[in-house]
This record gives sequence, structure tokens and C-alpha cells, in this order.
Amino acid sequence: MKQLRNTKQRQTVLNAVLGRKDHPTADRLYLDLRAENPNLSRGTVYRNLNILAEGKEIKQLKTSGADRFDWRLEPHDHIMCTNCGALFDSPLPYKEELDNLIEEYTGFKINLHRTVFEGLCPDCIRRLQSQD
Amino acid sequence: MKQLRNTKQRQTVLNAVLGRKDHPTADRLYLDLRAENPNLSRGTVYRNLNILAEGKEIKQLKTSGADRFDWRLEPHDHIMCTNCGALFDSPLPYKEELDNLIEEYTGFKINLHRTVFEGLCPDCIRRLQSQD
DNA sequence: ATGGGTGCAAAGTGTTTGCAAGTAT
DNA sequence: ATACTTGCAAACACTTTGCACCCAT
Repeated sequence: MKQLRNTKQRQTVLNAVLGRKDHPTADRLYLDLRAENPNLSRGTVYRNLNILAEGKEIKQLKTSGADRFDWRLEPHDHIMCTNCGALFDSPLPYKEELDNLIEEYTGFKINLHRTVFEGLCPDCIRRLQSQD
Repeated sequence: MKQLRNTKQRQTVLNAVLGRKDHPTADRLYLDLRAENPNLSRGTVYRNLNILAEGKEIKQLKTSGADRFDWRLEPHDHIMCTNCGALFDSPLPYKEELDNLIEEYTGFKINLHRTVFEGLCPDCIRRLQSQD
């Protein structure tokens, strides 16, 4: 395995993820960071996000469309607004026993499961109602 | 709303999804169909898959990477092999009550949730063991 | 000094779209 | 006849990569 280095850019990217409570996409992160670091490159942000996720320092949420990044390391589910795209953590506990059940039923070796609830967030419900 | 037409191409695409028990990506479907229909275009396959999914005639599985299509209309979870990419239906029941719980906790209006279990399928477990 | 890291731009992957011609209704 | 659909290619969104230079170790 490669010996990782502690570059300014990698620190910047890591802190950016740890420092925010939303679940930004790589590009959102890049655009925000570039405001402060004008010659930070998109490739570097994407590369470091992948490296940090592989090293389990952050979590990568594989969504359709753009992947999101998350500072919470314990497994947990998510809730996504299909109207505005906002993403939240689920308050329900992650059910690890489901993984074991699937293993028994299917012979798979399960690492984890990903659950995303989809619907309208309170803000969008309000917004859509006031439009009619 | 648009008045849909019943074209040969749309039928071909619909039957292709209904007729197979795997969960093909749009591109897999296109490549397979083009063997029989040399001037079927990629755009037409993608367009029709989206139209059919909107019309609830098939289901669209939003996975990271390429979306998959599914003939089973009732909500159900999936199991994906992270090694070979194979995708299977979960034998566990879909828990609709979770959606209600999330609504109570968060004020969201939930339509559905998507759960994908990730791990190694029995074939890949065997394959990987015999390599060492 | 050396090998991982960076910036940049080009290429890759999966998907959508504008347009002129074709066809189901 | 109307307007939805098609094939095609170009465009798009998101991400990865090749390369020459740079810098943490």
C-alpha cells in the first residue's frame, strides 16, 4: 500500500468535509474551496475525496447523479428531498441484523446496506403548496 | 400530459426489460437489442426507458454508476455484488412502516426508500478463495 | 533524493437533447 | 394533418487520468 502524504490540499479537503453539516457533492466542495484557494484543481479535490474515503476518514455516499461526502463514519441511513436535492441523516437506527439475515438467506458476504428515503422535505412541501 | 404512442421501438424496449431476469443497465439493454435491431439508436433506448419508468411500466434503480431497470413493480430491496456487479432481489420484505416513521420524525412526505445490500456473491467468494 | 501529489487539460462514462425526417393516431 | 418518435450526433454532467513539475518525507 502507498505511503500517504500530508499535503496542504489534502488537509483543506478533509477539513472542508468535516467542517460542514450538509452532505456536499465533490463539485460543490470544489467550487466552495476554490473561492479561498484559487489554484486548487478539481482533479485534486476528487482524488483526495477518494483517497480519504478509502482511508475511512470520511464516507462516500454513492447516489445516482453526483456522489455525496459525509463526516459521520458510523453506518446510518439518509433522507433525500426529490425536489430540492437536500440530504439529511436518518434518525432511525441502522439495522445491522438485516445484513446477517441476507447472508443466511443468500450466501452473500454482506459488508453493509445503504438506505435512502425519498420524498419531499418540509420546506418543499410548504413551497409547493403556496404555489397552487 | 403527453399522449403516448405505441411504437415498435418502445415495445421492443419494454419487452426486453420484461423478458429478462437480471437487472440490466440501459447500455447493456441497448447493446443487446442492437444485435437484433441494427438501427435502433441509443437515444431511443434511454428515452423509452425513462418514459416507461415514469409511466410505471418498469422500475428504475438509481445506483451509483449506471442505472438499472427492473420488471418487478412492487417495492423491494436489492443485493449487489461489489466484485462482479451482479444485482439480485432481496428476499426480505419491504418495510413500508419505516417510511411512516420517517414522516413522523422529520416532517418529510416520504414516497419510498431504496435499500441496497452490498457484499460478495457466493460465486465471487468461491472465485476469490481459489485464487489465493 | 525519491516517489507521492499537484495543476491542468484531455479523455472517459453514462445520459440527455436539438434537429430534421418518419410515423402512429 | 397533427404532434409524438426516431436516428443521429453533439452536448452534458460527473469523474478519472496522463503528464510534467513540485514538494513532503
